[in-house]
Amino acid sequence: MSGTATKARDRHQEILDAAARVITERGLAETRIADIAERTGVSPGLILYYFDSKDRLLSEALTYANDQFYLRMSREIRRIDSAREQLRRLIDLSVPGYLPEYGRLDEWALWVEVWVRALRDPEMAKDREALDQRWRNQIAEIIRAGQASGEFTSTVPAEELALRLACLIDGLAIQVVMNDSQVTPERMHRTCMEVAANELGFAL
Amino acid sequence: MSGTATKARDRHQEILDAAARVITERGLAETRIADIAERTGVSPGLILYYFDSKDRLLSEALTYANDQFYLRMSREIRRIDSAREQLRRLIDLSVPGYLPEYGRLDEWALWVEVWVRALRDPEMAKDREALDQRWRNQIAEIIRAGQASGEFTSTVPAEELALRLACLIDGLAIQVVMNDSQVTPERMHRTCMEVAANELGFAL
DNA sequence: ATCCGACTTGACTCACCGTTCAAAGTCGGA
DNA sequence: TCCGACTTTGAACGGTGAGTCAAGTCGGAT
Repeated sequence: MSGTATKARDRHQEILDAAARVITERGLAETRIADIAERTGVSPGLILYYFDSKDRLLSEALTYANDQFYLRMSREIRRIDSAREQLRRLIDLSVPGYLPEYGRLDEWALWVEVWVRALRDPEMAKDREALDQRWRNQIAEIIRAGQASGEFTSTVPAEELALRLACLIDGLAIQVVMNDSQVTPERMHRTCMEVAANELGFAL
Repeated sequence: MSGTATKARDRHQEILDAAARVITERGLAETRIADIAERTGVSPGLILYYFDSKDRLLSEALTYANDQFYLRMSREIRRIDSAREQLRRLIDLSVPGYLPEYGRLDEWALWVEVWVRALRDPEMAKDREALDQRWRNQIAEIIRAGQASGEFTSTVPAEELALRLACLIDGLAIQVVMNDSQVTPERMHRTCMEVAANELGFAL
């Protein structure tokens, strides 16, 4: 019984994982069930045994992948004391391709797919808002800590500062993930740090 | 001869227009040739008489629509003298749904579709970069003018300030177009103005 | 009036892919 | 060893929609 349940949960996750990778490579629109089956190493029929429909699978895969990303980042940041260093680390991790050790799994490419889908699918829209909320909260927490400790001198509400920073990161990350020749990972990083210093009130 | 050529160019544009509208409504993925034909008021066959393939048509439609948006904004801004007022107007026009007179044609929804496509289609990627370049230049021009006239006191290069502002606008517009409950059009507008004031150096 | 070329139609073809299903395999427990 | 439930397969089905094409329309030029 429990053995079966475990096995089933593994398959479930295995498929979500494969799906996320295929979507990253081929794009949501070009992702076929057959691709996901092949990547998982099973027959196409099995995919539909675990998921009611392609659509549900794709939606789940998108939120799953972004969830993973958030959790990884959250874990890393919790280990750091200084709010300033937490912020730096958050920016490091947000710049696509900035840290060589995190290969080009391009979470941001998945985000863009989430946006497109959320535009029409209410279910996805709800998930997206929750994900974004959590992300902005994470940033706001850091800022609040910095304000409390005196590391950041701005008296603007942390929640507002978090919105500014989160959206700047989004906008820049888009350019970077698109390979814009003017916006390299290094430049995005520098820009984020400078704006953060200006807005939060700390010296670089 | 010239009559024919004119007519043909009209049809071309008519189709692009219809395509842009259909894409805005249904999304790129759900847009069928039959939809565009219906919206144009012609038979499906005719669409492929004017465009080699659905893919080319959709790509053209996306850049065409964003081009239109840029031109309209550019025209409006050129009529204003003060750099500060130019900037305010640019922000007005950038916030989805902020000005009631511009109905919800949601250029930003099209931008997201452009991004997804540019991720894989090199042709689209080239167009996107050019479009973005021009947009950032537009902002940089305004900033340069304001720096020259003393309206803006920041000495950071205009090009860098333009990147910061452009990306902030992108990031916020995404939230707004997604109907994020925390990020209303009014809030986006306020945030843009405040960050602009901070970064460029002017009083609100 | 007739012809010619551009424009337009809509029915047809054809490939593709999500989904279904019957049959086969696997495995743990009685 | 056998039973039954869960898992897995891969072939078959069916809908969909892009792209083709042969035939028709129309207007202007000769």
